[in-house]
Amino acid sequence: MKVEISKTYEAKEVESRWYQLWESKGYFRADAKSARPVFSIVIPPPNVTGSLHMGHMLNHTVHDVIVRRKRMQGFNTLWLPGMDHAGIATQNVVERELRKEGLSRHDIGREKFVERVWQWKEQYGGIILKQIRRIGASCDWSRERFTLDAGLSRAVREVFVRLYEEGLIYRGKRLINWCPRCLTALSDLEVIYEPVDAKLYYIRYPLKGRDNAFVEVATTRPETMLGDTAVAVNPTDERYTKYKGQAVILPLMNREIPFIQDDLVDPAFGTGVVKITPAHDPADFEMGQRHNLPQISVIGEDAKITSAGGPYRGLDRREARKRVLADLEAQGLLARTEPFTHNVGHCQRCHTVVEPLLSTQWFVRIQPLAESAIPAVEQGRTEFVPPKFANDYFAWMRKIRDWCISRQLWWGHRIPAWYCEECGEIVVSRTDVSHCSKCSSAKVRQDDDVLDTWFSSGLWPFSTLGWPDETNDLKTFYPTTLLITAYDIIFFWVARMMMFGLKFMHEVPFKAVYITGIVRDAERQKMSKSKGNVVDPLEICDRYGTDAVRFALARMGAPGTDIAVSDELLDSYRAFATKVWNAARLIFRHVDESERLPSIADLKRSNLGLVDRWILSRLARVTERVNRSIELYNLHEAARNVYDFFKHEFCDWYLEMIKLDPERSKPTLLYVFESALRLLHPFMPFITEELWQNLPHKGESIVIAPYPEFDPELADESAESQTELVQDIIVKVRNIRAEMKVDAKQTVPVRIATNDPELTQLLSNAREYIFKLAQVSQVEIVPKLSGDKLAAQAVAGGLAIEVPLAGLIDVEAERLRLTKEMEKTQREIDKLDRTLSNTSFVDRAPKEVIEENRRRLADYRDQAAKLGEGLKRLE
RNA sequence: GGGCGGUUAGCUCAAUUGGCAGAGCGUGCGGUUUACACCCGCAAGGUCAUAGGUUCGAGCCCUAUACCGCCCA
Repeated sequence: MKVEISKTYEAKEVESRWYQLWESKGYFRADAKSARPVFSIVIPPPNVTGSLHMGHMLNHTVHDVIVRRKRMQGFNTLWLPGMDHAGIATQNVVERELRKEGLSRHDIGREKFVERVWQWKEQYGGIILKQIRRIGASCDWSRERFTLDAGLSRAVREVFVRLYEEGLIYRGKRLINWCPRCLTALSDLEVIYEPVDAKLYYIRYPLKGRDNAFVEVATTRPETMLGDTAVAVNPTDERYTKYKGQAVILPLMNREIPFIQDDLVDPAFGTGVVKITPAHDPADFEMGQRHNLPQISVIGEDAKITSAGGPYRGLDRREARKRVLADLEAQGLLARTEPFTHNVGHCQRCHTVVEPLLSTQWFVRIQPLAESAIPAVEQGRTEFVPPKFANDYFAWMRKIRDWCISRQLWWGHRIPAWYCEECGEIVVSRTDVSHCSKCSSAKVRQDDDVLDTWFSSGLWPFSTLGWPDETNDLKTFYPTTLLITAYDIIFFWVARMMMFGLKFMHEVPFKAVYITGIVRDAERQKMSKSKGNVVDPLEICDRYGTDAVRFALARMGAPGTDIAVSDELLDSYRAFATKVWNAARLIFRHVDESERLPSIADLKRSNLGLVDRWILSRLARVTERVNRSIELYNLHEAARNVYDFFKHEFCDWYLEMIKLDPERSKPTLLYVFESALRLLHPFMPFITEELWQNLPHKGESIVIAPYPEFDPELADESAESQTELVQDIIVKVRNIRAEMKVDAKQTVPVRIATNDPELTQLLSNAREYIFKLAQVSQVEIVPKLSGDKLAAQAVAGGLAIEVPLAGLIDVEAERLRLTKEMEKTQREIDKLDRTLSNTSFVDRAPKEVIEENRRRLADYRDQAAKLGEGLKRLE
């Protein structure tokens, strides 16, 4: 019985068939006790609220290609999946739900609220995990983790307590970034600076004790002047040295404030005099500390003016600005206003303008951690792919600032600190505290805040493997082999994992970091909801087939390079999937179900024909390249090579050539096709499994079949050059036919000139290929061409050939064709001539290069001579 | 302001580390050749952003410049 598959490739139908089987068979499960070499990787945990976007699709495709190949190569392969609780994002989602019921989280209280979030998580969260399966990602689902799992929460506490005990976590009042909408502190990284068209206001501050004498101060934030505690100039600024030691009267507040000098002031900004508001500006905060200035908070957590703002109390910061300006204007103290564009910090989550505020928060003293993370990359213990990203990493690590880790949210890891209401003691503990460790009072209260989500994701490579316990998983799979992520979270996540991994595991968390680009739309625009150009990967997969989308992403996604996804791009790889399918249909016409897959030994024993030896040689070479490219994380190169081999060599040539005698080539055909499917499997898991299962094969699934390896014995240079000669003749004849507009059905004879007995033998053996593939009726091998004026001519593989076209040839067209060919050849000759007659080239270039050039020159001269003869004949 | 990328065919991108500039899409021409019209065959299309430099030899290395993009202030 012949194998039958459907006439067209139904991607959806095929895709629905395999994943569940793979998963249930446990193919993706890693083995903590195996002695096999390990390949391990942890997923960048997507948000529990998330759904799959093209970034995930790219990232998971890269993961899966690498992971599947390693698995096929026999590695003990772990791809650990899971999710991130995503503090603010998730809390926002559930708060929105509540709002529909007319409730706020405060109405139902913390405990109920957190319960609701968990309920929501169980019910709606993790859609993305199904979607990840849908695209074929071969994760070990038996090891799925969530950052709020008990185990991972224990790791978080352990880390917090240890860092606290070492003095690397502290609680303090610092200037932090505050989002007045999310009502929480943010880390520096969560603030996005964007240029805003604003104004620069020049305000007159009266000098103390002098009538009608002012200094002009330039500011973008007049409302903060309510909290000014100094004005400052650069000490080198000679315009203002005369004011040294004097004071000014702060307008509107009538407060005396000093005139100070500090290097941080930019003399070129405004008038060179700036107002200092230590409680509301990072630079001012710093100067304030240097000069012992008071810190007056005039804006509160609600972004309204505090009681320290006197008459402006209760006004929103924007309203306050208007009022302050109006009052200054009225008093003649607003000198002028000019347009000014500057960068303003916005909340990463909600895009509200962030307010720098003085606030008591928890911080990680991070510099000691960064100090070990720098050499780890310098010494190559962790390698960035591509390496340029190490620069960003170094730059950030070297000027790292303390990390504000407390968030005023309810959803997350609650800070394990308890405050004694009796004696004020702070107890930081791995286990919940019921009594003060100092005064034994039972009046202890846990800190209300939770930790920055990235604090727990920073532990992901070891917390997911069971740390702080010394589990088998941890021993087997840590450090992980590789991390794959996009460049936008190098600081948020990669850097933190490096620091925590080195600190708590004393080893880097991963040996390499592969940085993907981002996926853009067809116009190279970043995809964003507001632009409305977001494409849904699942929809794309439905339309084009998952394998095609995966292949397109792998093919275009060089490390660190953005990918523009367009319909044209996806079309071309859908066509490739179809190609694979149709090649299989052809092959299945010759394959009986009872057939056995030949081994390489079977093939080597048998008497292989030229094109069989050729395709095996090509297979060997592409196998070598694909393996090398993937090993170097150059998936785009691997995909290109396997594509080119399959389409242009296997389909375009081999399948066509063996149509002459399919029976004879059947063992090679089966062998090569089956190998090609295995080569392709990591890129296109579904279609390859479907076809492989229908083909004679060894084993249960292509998922666990061995990945092809380079076999040097298959490389056959003479088969390659001989086949190339035959192919070149066919191409040249086709070219002549097309240019001379020979009817497609009409056959033509071909004469080939050679005296070489070996070539004569080869050509006479190969004549059937020329018949079939070039619509040729007769191949005549002659010592010399006839000189027939009515024959079109060409040079193929160094041999002069002619196609007699009596009654068909257009002499003028032929002359033009040959002249063009001649010009091209002459250009090459001139170029090579120049190179080779350059004595310093001959003196200094490597022998092989010189030889190569000489050989090419000789070939081109030979070709020119032959073309010349042809042209002469047309005279 | 500092740093890092990019600039190659009409478009999107390659070029195995300095040695013959390629592919896909698009374009033109010809084709229902029994795997494939989501296809096949053939072809046209390039001052490798610009200007210098290093080298026997540069798309690739160096220095400037222009434009585009990203990151950090």
